[in-house]
Amino acid sequence: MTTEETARTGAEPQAEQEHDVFAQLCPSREMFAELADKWSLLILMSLSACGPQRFSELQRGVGGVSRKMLTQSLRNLERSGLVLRTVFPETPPRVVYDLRPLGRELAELVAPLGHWTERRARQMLAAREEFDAAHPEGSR
Amino acid sequence: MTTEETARTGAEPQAEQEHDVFAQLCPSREMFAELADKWSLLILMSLSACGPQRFSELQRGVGGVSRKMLTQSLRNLERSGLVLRTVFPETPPRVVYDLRPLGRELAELVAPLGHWTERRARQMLAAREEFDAAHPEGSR
DNA sequence: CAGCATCCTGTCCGATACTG
DNA sequence: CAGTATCGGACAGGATGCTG
Repeated sequence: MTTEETARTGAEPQAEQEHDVFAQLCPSREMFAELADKWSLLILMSLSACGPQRFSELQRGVGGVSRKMLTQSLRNLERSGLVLRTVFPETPPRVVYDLRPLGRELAELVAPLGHWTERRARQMLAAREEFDAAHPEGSR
Repeated sequence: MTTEETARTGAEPQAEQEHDVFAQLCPSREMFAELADKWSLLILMSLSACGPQRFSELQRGVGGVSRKMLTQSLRNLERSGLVLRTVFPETPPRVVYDLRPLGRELAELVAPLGHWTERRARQMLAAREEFDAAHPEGSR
């Protein structure tokens, strides 16, 4: 029996506060909800694929991200111990972001997800067209 | 050179429309943005871990999801060919959701992400407290 | 350059009521 | 049971201007 099944079936009454992403109020769910978003995952993937990067490099790397969301997401990742922020006291200032061991672990799980999406995008788009054709609109 | 590096450096001028999740307007980015959300990932994980499930089972399984978001996310997954929706014409009606091969592929990449989060949640929470302690509030 | 503060718009998403 | 429809508040997130 897997972890989630144990937790979800409640088969372990004395379970000493197991972490369960499926449980609404579990801390791990909170963490999952924060990581499972577009920008955070793309940032992790970018740092993993291209190594340490400056703020502006990241913004160019992750297409379409605004300074605001980039700052916000980076701050979250830094706060959770996934990303290291290093300031070089120069003028103009230079700030470099890099993965910490925890973040590198996660990034290595996330990268395959990105590659999979790139490989299967065409197939999913085809499925969509087929679906949309079969469900003109106001059906169901 | 990896796919994303090729695409992002523009080193392949004649690149025949490679898919790149980092590119804002690439179809694969659109797909990625749709999949990379809390509810979709949790649904995939639930279907992967517990097998085919009815609507209400899924709602109980994925803690905190509303009928609306569950319907919406399931519809997206179905539309993209990841999930199969089967209606049994009974009374009361019974609808079962299951992974299609495409969805099963993805789910197997997503599951480790969930498990990792459960394993590392405590560590990330600790990092947060430390961060918050070091940055009382209006610093920086 | 690397942000923060502000404003503003779109959308997310829950609550509620209704249908087959 | 498994949805759909509608409303409304909260918040995500882009644009802009300013600072160290």
